[in-house]
Amino acid sequence: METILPKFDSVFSIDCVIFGFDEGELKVLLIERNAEPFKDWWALPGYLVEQDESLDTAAERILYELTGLKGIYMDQFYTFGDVNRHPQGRVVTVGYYAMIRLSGNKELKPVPVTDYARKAVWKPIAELPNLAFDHDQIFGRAFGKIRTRISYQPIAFELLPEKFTLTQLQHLYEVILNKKLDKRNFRKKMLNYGILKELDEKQRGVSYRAAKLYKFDKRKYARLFQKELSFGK
Amino acid sequence: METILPKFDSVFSIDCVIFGFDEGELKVLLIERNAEPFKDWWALPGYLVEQDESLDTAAERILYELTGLKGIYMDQFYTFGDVNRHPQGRVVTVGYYAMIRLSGNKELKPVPVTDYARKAVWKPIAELPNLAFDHDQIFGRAFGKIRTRISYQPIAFELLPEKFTLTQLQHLYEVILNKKLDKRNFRKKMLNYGILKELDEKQRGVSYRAAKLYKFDKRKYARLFQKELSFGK
DNA sequence: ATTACTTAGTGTAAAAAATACACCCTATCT
DNA sequence: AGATAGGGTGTATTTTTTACACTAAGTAAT
Repeated sequence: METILPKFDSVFSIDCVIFGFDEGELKVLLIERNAEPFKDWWALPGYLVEQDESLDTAAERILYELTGLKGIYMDQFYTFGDVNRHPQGRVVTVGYYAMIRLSGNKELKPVPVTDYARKAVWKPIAELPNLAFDHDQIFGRAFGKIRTRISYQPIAFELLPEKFTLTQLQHLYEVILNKKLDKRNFRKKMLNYGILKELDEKQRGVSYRAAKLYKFDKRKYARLFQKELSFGK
Repeated sequence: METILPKFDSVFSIDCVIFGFDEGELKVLLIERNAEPFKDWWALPGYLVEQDESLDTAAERILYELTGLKGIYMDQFYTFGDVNRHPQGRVVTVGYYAMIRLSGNKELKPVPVTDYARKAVWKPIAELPNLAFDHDQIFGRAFGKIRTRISYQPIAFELLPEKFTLTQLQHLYEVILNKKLDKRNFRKKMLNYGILKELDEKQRGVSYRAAKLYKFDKRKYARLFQKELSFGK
């Protein structure tokens, strides 16, 4: 007996939620759609997966084509499969997210393989417009994910420039966690993690006392992942 | 301009990783396949999603049809989309998991809608056979998920009978975390969570001093979710 | 009834981590 | 020289985590 796979009109897609941090604001990368449905709406960068590419590969390709961002490693966070989430048929979409350094990546150059999107833009999450399809929901889940994750893994570095000050780092935490933190306790804890390398360099171009710059120590960071519930011994 | 969705021969499926705890062992629910490919192999309960059902609905239905377990709430944990994961074509599968009370659910009665599976069986994870497709990988990721999750959320109750002793609870933690825990510290911590209700009842049928039974207090539990990273103030 | 056996149940001291809290320092600008 | 703005620092208290070992209670066998 041999089972043959049915041929459904099913299709799957990827949607990417890319977070960036710039000018003290947390931003997300959106495209302006140039195709129906939802023509002219803002949407998360996303497109259909090809037959011969894995989800991870597709995510990287799609992000590149729509925004020009190259080689961005993304994590899958959830798959959205409501029957009517796409008005033209059944489309199950796999959500991916990444937090990236925005400096140097400010220039977005979509590869014009299609006229599917008009442009890609960084939008502050504080002023997020309504998004196409169920993208509000997808964004919300991704944001929840990074908020939870930053609470037990020091992952905020991914969003900062290579060299950053402790105050910048703290601001970022405050934006994501949406609350004020105590400066001394924050510094104590961060430095205690032992994943910051103090540099011999200072901030430049500020009109007040320049702060020390730090860099994030990848090797030590790798060891730190995941605290486990402990009951002693 | 109107985009029309292409008709690919793409298909998606659900695979379920259902954990149970019985006789001191952590078990997972498997089916014995009765169809090609991988006929006669053990596999996770899983099947194709219909055109007109959401992923969550499909998961519940498929689990029911293959194992007889009804109304099990499952969480989605990852979507597997390697190009060649299914020998007959492109099948992207969405992984769901649940931890359930095994008592009373011991009787598995697959609904014989297909001859796709021969039977469903609880297998101790210590003696897991090689599974069909990439189900080893799917299982592994689900197991990692519950292990991580139990480390910061007291979710182990879902696996225990309604009334349980602290020693049973500790054994379960030890099995999932794969390490010995200290009895006094474990009890102190668990009772401190304030989500256990001590009953006026004792264990029965044991040939030694009977332990007190506890019940898990749902209301208090709901408040406990997610600790946040704190920097004071 | 005594004894042997098995698991239940309990407390404390030490160390580590988290918290609350406020002032002086230093570079820049005028 | 003075004003401004953010940089940078310490300590005492509380809470949490950890290490560690014996007695109590019930059952079963004689």
